[in-house]
Amino acid sequence: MSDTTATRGSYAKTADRRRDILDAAFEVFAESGYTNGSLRTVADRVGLSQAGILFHFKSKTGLLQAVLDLRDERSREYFATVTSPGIEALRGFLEVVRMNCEEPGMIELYAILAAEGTAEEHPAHEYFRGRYDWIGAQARQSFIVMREEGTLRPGVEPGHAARSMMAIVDGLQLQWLYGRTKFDLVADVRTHLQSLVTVAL
Amino acid sequence: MSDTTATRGSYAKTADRRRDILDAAFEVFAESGYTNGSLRTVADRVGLSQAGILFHFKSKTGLLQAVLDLRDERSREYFATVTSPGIEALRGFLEVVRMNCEEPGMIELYAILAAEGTAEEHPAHEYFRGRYDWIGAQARQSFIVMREEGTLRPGVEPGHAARSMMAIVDGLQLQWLYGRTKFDLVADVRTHLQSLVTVAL
DNA sequence: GTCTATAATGCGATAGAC
DNA sequence: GTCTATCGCATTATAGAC
Repeated sequence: MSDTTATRGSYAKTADRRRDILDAAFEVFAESGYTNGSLRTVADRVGLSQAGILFHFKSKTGLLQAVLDLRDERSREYFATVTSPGIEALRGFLEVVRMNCEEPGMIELYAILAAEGTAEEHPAHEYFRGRYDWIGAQARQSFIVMREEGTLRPGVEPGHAARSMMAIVDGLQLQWLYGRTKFDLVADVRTHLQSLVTVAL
Repeated sequence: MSDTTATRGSYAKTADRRRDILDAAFEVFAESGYTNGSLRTVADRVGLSQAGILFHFKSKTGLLQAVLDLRDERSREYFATVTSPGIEALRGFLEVVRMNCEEPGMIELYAILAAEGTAEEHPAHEYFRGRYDWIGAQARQSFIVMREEGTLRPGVEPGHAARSMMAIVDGLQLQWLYGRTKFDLVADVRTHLQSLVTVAL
């Protein structure tokens, strides 16, 4: 009985441990990036040895993948509810930006890894490539739909609109990280989007 | 006399070496960032040993500073000619973007180091902080002047315009590095700027 | 000036004790 | 599960030969 209990407790504890490690890794990668962030630092924060981390995740790359998967899960979880292209998708995009703002680590992680991942051999390269592809196509489709509906501002090209939408977020997030100016990131993104469409956001 | 000549020759050759090293370092830092890029790689490209590099630049940090200084020199060199705030400055900004596009390494270097430099202890942190401050203030002043002249599009707030101008460049450059879509970076930036002002760019 | 050699440190990953 | 110990490798920087 102590055996069963111990085993059950163990399983639960293992899952908790994995989650703790993921949270710590999230922080470390957000602060130092993937290459520069070390397993040792992650281990220290979670109160384990470096080898202890590698029991739960077989390699450093595996740990990064797990962190990215977890990050994705949350955003897609929201986006799954609002999928129809058009103004709804734009509002959903704005909502995701707002959500990320409330967890600043998300912004750090994204900004650092996206830049680091430009190198083709980087473990997160394909992840970000796919991400830009997906969001870009999704956004472009929304702007096309809006053009047909007549809610796209005249003269706006859907492709440009999609690129600029992603660019403004990435760029503002970077400025936000330098803490140069205090500004409302969501409001700035909304203002930009509003300059592309005629319907109120 | 022969001494002077020899010294002169020596100096010239040393200066060339320094320049070669700077060019190689520029490439390496652009490809791998500062932390991940190694002196060894720089040395290999320039045909020297790793210790040889440190004869010309006393430390890795010193090498980065020299690379950033060289980069700055070129941009400021251009900006020095066109300084009056207003539409002229905006056109100058666009011209710098165009120049950078012709040397893609510049875009890589900037994108990677700007993200890496968000960490406060990074050797390039203050450089980028100052850079955002300077360009942001400069741009904002230009938009203020244009508002007084009546050439700023109604409803556009100078602070937002300045932030969005920098953001769109940073963001588009990142997309450009992922080679996701082939698009005209300068044209996209111009389109965005055009949405902020009434006078043709 | 440039080299080799080396010091000092840090990394990821594995082996094996407990 | 978690640890210690260790391997093998890479890094920056210095010392000293040439």
